[in-house]
Amino acid sequence: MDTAERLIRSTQELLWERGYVGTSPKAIQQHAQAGQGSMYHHFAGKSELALAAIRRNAEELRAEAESALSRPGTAHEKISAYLHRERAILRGCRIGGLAQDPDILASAELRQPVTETLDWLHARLTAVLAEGVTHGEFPADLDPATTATTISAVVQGGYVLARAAGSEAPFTQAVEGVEKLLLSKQL
Amino acid sequence: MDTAERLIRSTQELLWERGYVGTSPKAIQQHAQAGQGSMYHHFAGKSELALAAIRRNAEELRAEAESALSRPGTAHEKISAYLHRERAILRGCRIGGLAQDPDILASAELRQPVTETLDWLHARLTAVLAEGVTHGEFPADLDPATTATTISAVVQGGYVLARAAGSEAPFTQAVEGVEKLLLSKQL
DNA sequence: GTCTATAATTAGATAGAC
DNA sequence: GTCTATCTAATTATAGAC
Repeated sequence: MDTAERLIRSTQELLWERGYVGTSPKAIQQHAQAGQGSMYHHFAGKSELALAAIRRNAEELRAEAESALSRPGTAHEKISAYLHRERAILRGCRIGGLAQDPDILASAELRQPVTETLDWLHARLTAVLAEGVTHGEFPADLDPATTATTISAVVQGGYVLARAAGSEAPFTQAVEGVEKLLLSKQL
Repeated sequence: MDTAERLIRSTQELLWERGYVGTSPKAIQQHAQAGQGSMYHHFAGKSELALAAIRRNAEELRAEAESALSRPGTAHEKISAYLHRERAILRGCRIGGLAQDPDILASAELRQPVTETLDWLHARLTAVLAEGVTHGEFPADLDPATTATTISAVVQGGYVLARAAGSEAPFTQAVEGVEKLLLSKQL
């Protein structure tokens, strides 16, 4: 693996664990086993490297979510597969976590991939729920877009509660609760 | 207002907006209009001041949540009052947001009030939902503790989605969605 | 209690040698 | 491409005068 690649992957890890404000160029260099000069040769600075890492994290998140949401089966099975997919719960969401970072929110460039990824996820969840309504799996009064936002919020909030508690249990329970509420809507 | 009080309140504001890692002693001093010496006279350092500010934010959060949850009416009305209480949505949750901060999570002392406050909220939501089940407002198969975690997660996740989008809409929609799911459980 | 001086460390980067 | 030297500002304090 070349240096630029090691730098990006190290930044992905550190952004995920410590956020943008909590990640220094020095920490990135040490994690990537690259020198100062090397880092500044490949990237103009911290924010440019962070942008590459955030985009990469966004790509990976989309691929993993899409894998669950495009599996064969009913709409409920797809949502369930998404909710129960393997996650490093205590690390939090690699994209959603950045929404708490003041420097990310202050930069239109760094914020864009965060916004776009969550918008994409919302659209995918909405499409799957709409498919469920069309097939008579859910009642016609279930609004796909609204419910998609709720499901996405349960996942993001589940991460927050789990990290605060230092335990995966709140995430698991939050997901279980929303699934039960959704199941009771099934015809 | 005396200096110690101004320092605590300034730290409350800054922790809420920028987190612990993103808040420097200098920024606190400027916001509080206090000098270096003054700050270090009243508090041993950043973390001691942050602890006081986090505890204060936790108290305020509890008071505001309790105000909604103890209003007269049905369980559903209490939950609804909690969900729709006035919030500075784009600022995020003053307690939940800290669960994303690496230095908060790494310190048992700073983390404790975060954990405790969310645990308290969970217990209060659970009690109100249990009351709703007892009174026949919700079906007996609704598990209060699980549903309380889901509701709490929707709120925390709603904040995350709203901040990422730069709009209050996702929060409002996430709350609306969980309320509709909950209403459909009503007898 | 508050102020100013001082300081060790890190953050974030530039310049130029190799 | 990578390394080392250098640099300015910020971070997080401590010391001692007033």
